[in-house]
Amino acid sequence: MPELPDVEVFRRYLGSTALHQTIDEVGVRSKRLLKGLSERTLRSHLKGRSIQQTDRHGKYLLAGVKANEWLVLHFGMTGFLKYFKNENKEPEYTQMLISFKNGFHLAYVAPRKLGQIFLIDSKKTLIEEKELGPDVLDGDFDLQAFKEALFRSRGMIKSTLMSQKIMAGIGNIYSDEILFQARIHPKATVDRLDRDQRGRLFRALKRVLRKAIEVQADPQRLPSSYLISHRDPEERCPRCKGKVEKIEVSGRSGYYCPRCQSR
DNA sequence: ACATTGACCTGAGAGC
DNA sequence: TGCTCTCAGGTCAATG
Repeated sequence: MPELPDVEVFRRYLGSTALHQTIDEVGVRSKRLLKGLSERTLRSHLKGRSIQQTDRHGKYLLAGVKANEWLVLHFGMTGFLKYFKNENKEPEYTQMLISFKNGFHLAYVAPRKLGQIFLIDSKKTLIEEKELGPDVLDGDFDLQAFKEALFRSRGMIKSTLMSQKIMAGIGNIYSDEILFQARIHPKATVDRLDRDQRGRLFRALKRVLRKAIEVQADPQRLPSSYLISHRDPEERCPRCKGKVEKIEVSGRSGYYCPRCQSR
């Protein structure tokens, strides 16, 4: 679930719910998710404060609690946020619970515990420490920047799109969609892509991610012309009606249309 | 230095 | 029904 569009939806959700609410208590269920800090440290840094602003870089969500102090949330494969009032409405698999003075709670939910929670002084530091590439929806990430990002990569295009060090935000699902719309084979070698293909890829990337955010990252609300709802070998390509194929690329499973995305 | 693979967790769904 | 097996959108460390 949580690729860039999902995390952006979480960010907006946070901004329309918990923003400016005074934090009363913080509880951590799974210490495994805390990176480089204890529950006690986290609590002492959050208690009495409030989330004053939100930000995002790639798949990382930032919640600013004071000058030079941000709570960073990463959602792994299964994480999400839930803001609720009634105590007995606490979601199953809640790993961290922030309770506010107004009686509401913010649950960080992650059934698979693959996420990360930590504190950082700035977005810049986060980018440096995680060695993240540019956020793909940042205004500065234009065609020129995209081409520069591709320049030092010689692997397969699907892996390159998913590399957070090369560019931040794209995961397995959306990489398939972007490649489908650009009509490029997932295993195509980056250094063999011509100028036209790179242009198509860049435009598809921006278009797909913006559209996904527009529909609240709900796959069911994406156009039926998208591959996303046809990710199954039993499904047919929405464009040519040919069979969708499943392949393995760098250990991840990918779906594509062999006819529309020839090598 | 780079690309790829396995490990990390645990639930859901498929197959028997 | 219940058991076992495989797979899952994430990153990270180890390997080639």
